[in-house]
Amino acid sequence: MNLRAVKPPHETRVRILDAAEELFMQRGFEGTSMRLLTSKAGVNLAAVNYHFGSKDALIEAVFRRRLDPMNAERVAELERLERSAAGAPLAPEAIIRAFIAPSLAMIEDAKGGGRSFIRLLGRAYTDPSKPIRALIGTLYAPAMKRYKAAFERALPELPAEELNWRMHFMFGTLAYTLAATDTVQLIAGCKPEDRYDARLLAERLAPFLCAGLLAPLPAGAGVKKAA
Amino acid sequence: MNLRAVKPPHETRVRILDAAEELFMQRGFEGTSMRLLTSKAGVNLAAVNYHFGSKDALIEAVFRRRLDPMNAERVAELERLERSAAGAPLAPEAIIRAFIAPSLAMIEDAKGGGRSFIRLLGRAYTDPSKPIRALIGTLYAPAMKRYKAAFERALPELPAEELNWRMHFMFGTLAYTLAATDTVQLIAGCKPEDRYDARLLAERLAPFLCAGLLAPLPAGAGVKKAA
DNA sequence: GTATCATTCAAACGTTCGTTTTAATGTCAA
DNA sequence: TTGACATTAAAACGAACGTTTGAATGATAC
Repeated sequence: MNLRAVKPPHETRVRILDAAEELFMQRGFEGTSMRLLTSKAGVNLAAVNYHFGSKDALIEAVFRRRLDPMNAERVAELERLERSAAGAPLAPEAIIRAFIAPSLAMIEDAKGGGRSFIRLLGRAYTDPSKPIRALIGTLYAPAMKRYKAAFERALPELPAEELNWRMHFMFGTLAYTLAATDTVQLIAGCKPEDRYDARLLAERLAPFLCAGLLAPLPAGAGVKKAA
Repeated sequence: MNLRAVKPPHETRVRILDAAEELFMQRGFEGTSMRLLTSKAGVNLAAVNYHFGSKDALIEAVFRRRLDPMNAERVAELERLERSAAGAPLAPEAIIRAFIAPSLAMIEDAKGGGRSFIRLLGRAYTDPSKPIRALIGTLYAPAMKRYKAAFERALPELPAEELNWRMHFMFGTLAYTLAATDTVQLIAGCKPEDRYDARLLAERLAPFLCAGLLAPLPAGAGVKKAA
């Protein structure tokens, strides 16, 4: 039988994923050597190639482990809202909050690696490596499709192209804000904001994003060419 | 005399900076080897260490070359606006447009390396390397101070802490939008947006950012605790 | 022409990289 | 106990890394 590995399920795998998550955040993918990684994880150097095949495959596993459940939760929450609404279009702010909630929940998981992962994820959209950007795109695609449809229903008068851009802006704001949690001080004097609160951050982000989404249409843009 | 280098002023330096700018964008800092870089620049392998001292110093030079003039232009434009206003506070949207204009102008410089630099810059705020983030912060600090003061004058009723966050959000949206110019298609179907126009992008960004900046205050946040 | 200096060049420095190999270890079925 | 199998371990692989060296090059000042 080959279902023997149920005893120590995949402890080595988990140790590697945890260490990789934190080190990738702190030092980037190329800045994290297999020797440092396996040393931090307390496993043998060859363990990564044995369990994952290669460093690149490990990177992909790190993203999949957290991002798949996170996006599943996003979709589930959206469906919950739509069921409650019973056919009526949702309020834009409700959609926005459903989308950002899982990110912020993961940030509050400071003890687990959630915080590290969120920052890592925020960087991934603009990573130099095209395969990594493509991976992120693939993992986000299903949830993005659902949310785009929800926004279209909530804002039928907004031109499709304009909605694309505004979702892009919103997505970017969220990604950057979560990735650059220590960059606020570049704007504020120099205080690193005493132990910032994810719930409070959501309360600040949601109105900002919602106002942007509902902003007046730009002058010359859009499908309909008005004087 | 040591002012001999005026003939071929610093052609090798410029060649290196241009190649570095493009390669750092395409492959990241650690993903760009000195051999590849000097090969693309058409100079000797030792030239980088001779002219800049080290790879890290080259990275800093790449940022300084473009970012210093860019931020100087931002400050100059803001001062121009303030002189025109003759003491009256500026319109928030005018401040926003003054800030984002140099970025978008540089994007339109597609033939020069401006486009590459902008994307590189958009990634730098969230770079894993703390020295790089610190460098960016230092280079931005003077302009950021001026713009923060301008926003405070334009929006005296907005709590200071709230302004910090909203500037952070706006800054993040701009940085991400410029860095992830190929990520829009993750949201839209799959069309890479036919040759996107910087001016049009500004027309879309400005209303979005302005609406976010002027959004209603969040419920529980802020200095003044209103029911 | 000769000395001076900045710059370029080819070659090598020692180190670290991701990965592979081969042997040891431990665990379960029979 | 024995054989099969998944996992771990130590050591080595060749390649690529950033940097340094010391000699050639070429232009300027005298």
